[in-house]
Amino acid sequence: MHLQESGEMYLETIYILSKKGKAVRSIDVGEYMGYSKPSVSRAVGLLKQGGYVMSDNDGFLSLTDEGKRVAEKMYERHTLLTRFFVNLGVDEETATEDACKIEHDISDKSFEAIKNFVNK
Amino acid sequence: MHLQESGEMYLETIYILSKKGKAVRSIDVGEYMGYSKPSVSRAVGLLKQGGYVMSDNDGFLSLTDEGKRVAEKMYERHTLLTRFFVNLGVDEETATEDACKIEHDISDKSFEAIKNFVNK
DNA sequence: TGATGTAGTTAGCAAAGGCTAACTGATAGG
DNA sequence: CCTATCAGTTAGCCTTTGCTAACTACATCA
Repeated sequence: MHLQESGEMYLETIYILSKKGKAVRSIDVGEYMGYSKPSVSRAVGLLKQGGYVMSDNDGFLSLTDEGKRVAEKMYERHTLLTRFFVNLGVDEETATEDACKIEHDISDKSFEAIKNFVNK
Repeated sequence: MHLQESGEMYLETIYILSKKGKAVRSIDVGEYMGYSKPSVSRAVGLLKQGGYVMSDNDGFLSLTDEGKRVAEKMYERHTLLTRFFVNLGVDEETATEDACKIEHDISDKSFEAIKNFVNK
């Protein structure tokens, strides 16, 4: 199963909400992303099928190792690309928006190149 | 009519093929992009409807002013983003691929920021 | 106990944008 | 003149990913 951009966004969102401490439900994911309950329900179902997400008896969501791997990758890209744009003088909001789109498109090679640039 | 990423790609392709001198037909666009004739046919039809493309009696395609404006914008982004990645040490092929995706997503603000960086 | 509210699911719609199959219409060769 | 080829179109399918409407299941409250 190959993850689409939308799948990556759902995983990243679960990851971000998990980091805030509280248990994550589908409804929280939907609220964060601005999506309806059925959209999240289906997406989470597919991510479970794909082995990226698990849910316990109370419906609380967690990431599998693979899900976490993807989510962390996206999150790292997101934060670093945001930082990159801000360094170049872009306002925080625009930087975040652009990072959010680019994080799904960019190759590992190019990302690493930007990362090296930002960290030097 | 709001242009999607795919519309922008078709316009950019027509622009690139036009620059090569010869008259551009739908079939050329399809060959360049790796798409089937019906896909191109529909896309070009929509771009005509939207006022981005015109065709003469022989089926040769040309861009309207608005189509050219979009195509040139994408082309500029494409070449500059490629240059940006190459400058950071990314190989030409990867740089082009990534530029091709990012050119549709990035905001004017962030693009201008990268442009300033590359040109200094 | 019955009404309300919350979370999730099911069914089905829509738009984008690929595809194949099969048609039309013009041009060119034998 | 018939046939083959080439360009384009039409019809219709498929996937992705959003949506609404309507349902279920549970919990809480008066």
